[in-house]
Amino acid sequence: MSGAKAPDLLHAVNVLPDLTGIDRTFTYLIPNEVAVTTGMIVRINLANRRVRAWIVDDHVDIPEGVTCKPIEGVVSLALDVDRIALAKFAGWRYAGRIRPFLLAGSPERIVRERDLPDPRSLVGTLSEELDQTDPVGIATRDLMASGGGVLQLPPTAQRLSVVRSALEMLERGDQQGKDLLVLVPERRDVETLARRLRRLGVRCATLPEDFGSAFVGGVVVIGTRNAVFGPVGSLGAIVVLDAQSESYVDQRAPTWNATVIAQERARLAGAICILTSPAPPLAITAESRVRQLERPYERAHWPALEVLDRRSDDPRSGLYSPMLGEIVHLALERDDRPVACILNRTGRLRLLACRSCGEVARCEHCDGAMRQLEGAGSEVSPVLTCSRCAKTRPLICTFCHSGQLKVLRVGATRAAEELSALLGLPTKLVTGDRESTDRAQQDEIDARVIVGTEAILHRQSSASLVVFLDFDQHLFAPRFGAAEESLSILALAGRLVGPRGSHSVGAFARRLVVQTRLPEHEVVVAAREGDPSKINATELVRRRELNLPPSSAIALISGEEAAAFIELLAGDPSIEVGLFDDVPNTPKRQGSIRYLVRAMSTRLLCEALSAREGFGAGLRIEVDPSSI
DNA sequence: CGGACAAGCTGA
DNA sequence: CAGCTTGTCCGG
Repeated sequence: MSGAKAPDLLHAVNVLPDLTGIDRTFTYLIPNEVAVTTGMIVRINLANRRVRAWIVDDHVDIPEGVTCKPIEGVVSLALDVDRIALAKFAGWRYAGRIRPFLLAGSPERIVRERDLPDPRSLVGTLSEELDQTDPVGIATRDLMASGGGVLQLPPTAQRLSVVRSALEMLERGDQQGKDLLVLVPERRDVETLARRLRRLGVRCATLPEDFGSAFVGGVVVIGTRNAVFGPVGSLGAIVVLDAQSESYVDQRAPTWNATVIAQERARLAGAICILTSPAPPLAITAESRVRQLERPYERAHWPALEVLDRRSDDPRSGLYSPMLGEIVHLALERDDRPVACILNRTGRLRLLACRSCGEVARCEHCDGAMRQLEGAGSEVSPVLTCSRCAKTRPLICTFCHSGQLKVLRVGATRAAEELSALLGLPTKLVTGDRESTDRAQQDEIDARVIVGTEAILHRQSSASLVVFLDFDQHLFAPRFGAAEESLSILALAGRLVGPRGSHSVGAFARRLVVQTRLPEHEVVVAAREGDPSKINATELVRRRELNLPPSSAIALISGEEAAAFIELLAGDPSIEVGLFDDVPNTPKRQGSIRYLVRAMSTRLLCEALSAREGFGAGLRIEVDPSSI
């Protein structure tokens, strides 16, 4: 391939060292006999240290007044010109360093040119014919033919059809020989999709392990968030499945979103990008065309949903509607599958008050709410713990010293105990905490009622019922995206119970059960009717009124140098700055202040945030924060 | 990041 | 004033 290239004279490149604390490039020389390309990892000598570095610019001029050293050698294949450009874009878009993005696109172990497998063609790899009348396939082909966009795909529809149809479109016409990149939210989805495609005769490379074959191409490349920076032989299209998933957002700074990066990668490569989602959030639909399926098809592929209106229930019945016991018993009797009960609060008791004086149990030091955590092992923890500063004290009212406290709000651990008593059956607790899950599984391996946080929806593949014990907690979450997230959770839960009406005559009707005091909330209605578009119009108006995304672009600024940076930004006319909150004493950081920065558009916001250069680790910028 | 070098604190 | 800590700068 490179044999025909004109012999370069000794030339210079810019490299970015693989060191956490360095956010700038250096110029190095490439000896004549060494062949390099942009994106490769080389070894350099920097300040008498041998470090790895990525070539980020090739054939650059040597800056005046510096003497450049030659590189010490080539280490590994990693990125390429396009993905280096993508990493630079990500650094701009998320106001952060580009090293994390270069790492995301690099192999875990060294990959040399000679290690690469032989390139093969994808042509003719689909052994089974696609059903050309499948509505999902038709919609996918439409989108592929018209340049991509968002596919509003109901939760129980076949996501595999999207991938197969996209692949089929790449195998014909002028796209022939181009490769497909598929992003999925979780690791287990990577395995599942690769297995299914391989069964159909499609060659797959999963990232990060199959770096070499993905690099060469002729395979469908499948991976999670980081794979958006991964190698793809010759990119023709990107499919992002369940694009609304929070798994695509990195929790650590910079808090980037793989969906956004996927769209830019496709744009840079002249490839097509298709995002699928059962309930596409405004962040996605505001900028893209949305392809919906025929209403009857969409409706039929949402789950059945039963609302338990809690408005007239006795408040003393706690989390459980009077009908709940009966509903669960019937499900267990008529269906082999487990019943899943969702309560998104961990711990045992989340909010307590004194039985005699009514005072809410609060921390003497920081005023935070005191709660009872799950004890070590199975015994009950004898103390209250502050949810903010983690200080502990005995279960006594500090106001009147009474030892009698009443529970205002329970956590999943207590709910599991209570449900067990209510139903007269063992229950299994599942939370995001690995340890407690393992323990519960050992203790009560045959429990058919599973109680826990949203984590259940990711661990369990099927259920006869998914009960949302306190759905209002989702609807009222203190985030502007709460409505969209609530609907997405219902969609996710729908995959466990299957589409409405799928049961044979006389069999149990698997369904979602939603306990709420807002039975006519637009989210509940949208899910019940399988029509996610229902929430978009009202949501868009609300966002516009509050000047929240997508009507504006926002970022949160925190850290020791935040105040200085905000002062600098205040001079920018395209930017609006304000105090966001005072985070009270957390165990780690004492009273850190966060500022909210707002601009009319993402471009204006990112341009303004570019002023961060010169600031170091004392500045934390979170672009597109979800937690406000 | 981590080495180099400068400026500040300590002690007999 | 050596011997040590702490801070700031900079690398091609």
